[in-house]
Amino acid sequence: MPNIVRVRYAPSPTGYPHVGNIRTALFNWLFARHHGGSFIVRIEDTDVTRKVEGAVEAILDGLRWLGLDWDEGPEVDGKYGPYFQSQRLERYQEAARRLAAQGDAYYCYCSPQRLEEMRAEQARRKQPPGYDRRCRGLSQEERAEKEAEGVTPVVRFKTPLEGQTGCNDLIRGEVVFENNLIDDFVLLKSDGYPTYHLANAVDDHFMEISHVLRAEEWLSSTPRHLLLYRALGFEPPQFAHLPMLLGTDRSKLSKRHGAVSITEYREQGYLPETMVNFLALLGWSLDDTTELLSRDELIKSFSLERVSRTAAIFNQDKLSWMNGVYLRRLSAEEFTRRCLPFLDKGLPAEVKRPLPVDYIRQILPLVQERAKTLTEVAGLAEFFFVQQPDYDASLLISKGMSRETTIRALEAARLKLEPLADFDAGPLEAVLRPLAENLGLKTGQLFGALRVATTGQTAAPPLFQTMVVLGKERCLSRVEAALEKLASRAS
RNA sequence: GGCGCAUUCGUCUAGGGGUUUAGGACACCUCCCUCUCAAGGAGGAGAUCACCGGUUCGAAUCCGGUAUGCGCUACCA
Repeated sequence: MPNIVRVRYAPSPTGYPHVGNIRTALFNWLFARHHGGSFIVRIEDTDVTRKVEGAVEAILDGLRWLGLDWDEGPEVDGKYGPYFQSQRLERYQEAARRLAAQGDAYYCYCSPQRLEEMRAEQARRKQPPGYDRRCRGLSQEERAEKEAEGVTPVVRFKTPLEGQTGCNDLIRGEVVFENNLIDDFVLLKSDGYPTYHLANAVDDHFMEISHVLRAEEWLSSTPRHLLLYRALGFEPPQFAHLPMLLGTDRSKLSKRHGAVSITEYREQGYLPETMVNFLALLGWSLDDTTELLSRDELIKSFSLERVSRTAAIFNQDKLSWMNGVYLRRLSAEEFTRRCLPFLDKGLPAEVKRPLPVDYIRQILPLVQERAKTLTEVAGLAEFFFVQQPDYDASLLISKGMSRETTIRALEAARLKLEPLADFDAGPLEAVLRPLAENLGLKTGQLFGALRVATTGQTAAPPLFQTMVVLGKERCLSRVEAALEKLASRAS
């Protein structure tokens, strides 16, 4: 590797940060950090018509959330700025002018309508589409004529008619393209903005980018870029085309596949450390067994040699599993801190705010190992907060029991609980376990009835600990309520 | 249509000529633990390494072809 590694993440603010896109950012960031180089963010806002309000902020928020800090770019600047292409127009225009002057580019006056007709005709004749180079050989007089008509031209690259252009991709090896298959692509649009091709070559050169790591969809246009570098007299960077991320049906990841924006994953309660780890494993691996890697381990072991060439499908199930792992690894304090905003948002409105933090600190350890996302926590813990959980009385009657035996069991339990001075897990178990035997019930039957009575659910955290957190008063009143439900129920 | 890239369990992947009866992870199934649910532990099932040829003593691994998938083929990135 060259001594100085400078890589860039160059998103276009035409939408929200897609996970595939973010994965590209991650790989660039890991590559930079691994080599002690610079990670640069450059906003490619050259398409005025597709610009989406707030997209830049969303992209930067996504990066910040994942901890992908940039050395140069929006908000931090740097000596190669500005980092918004819309603020660098003169450079592209100058390059286009130069190319035209030296005969590597030309002005094209074809109207969008003509181009459209041309393409339709090509399609009809089953000809490969592409600009027919009508303006390539325009004389000075013909140009003057068009200018006089008031037509604003675009600048097109004068692609060599023969020869080949090869790219030595760091991931895919040597890839060769025939120049005659590349049409005279547009460099500068009529609105004065550059196309991706021109802006990229110019910026990557002036920003001294050493490696371009981008998605595979760019592989086909790499020869254009190489040709441009050569015409401009620039030394091209090294290229590495990353495998794409696909949806479950193997098509390009889109809204149809559920969450695609990194923002949605944050809102759904996935941890940034999970996303970093998971995304790193989509197209890269350390070895045959390692699945869980910290940010530092990723930086330490990341290498292009271990990036795969095959497109990967985003596997939601595995993401959930991994998030569960990271959730369980959090300290109780940290877990609480991360849950708070989700509880505030997810708990019913009837629960008064601000939420009782000390009480929450007692609850969350019981929920921590049961949650796969932070959003689920509110649902798992809701019964701790409401006045009285709502449930169907039939849930109280567990397998092998009747309404009568259940009533008897709950009444017996209440009698045991009422005098209990030390309402703690040990004493509770010491009293309730023998009770089951006395009643001729299996522990599961008695505990099951009590669980539903106190939590309103058949599946919940361990009973005694739950009862302790709930407190004696509330447990007794809930058992009372359960008894009432059973009494009023016609069986 | 043309060009390019890719093709190992359902998914993410290891493996890059003999170490492979192709390893791990998620999901799935069984059992254990157990007051339920999780978590954890132990097992299981799951891949003729896309297909066809070739090279080789030997190929998932190298080469060619075919098929399939994806990408590009815009005054979008």
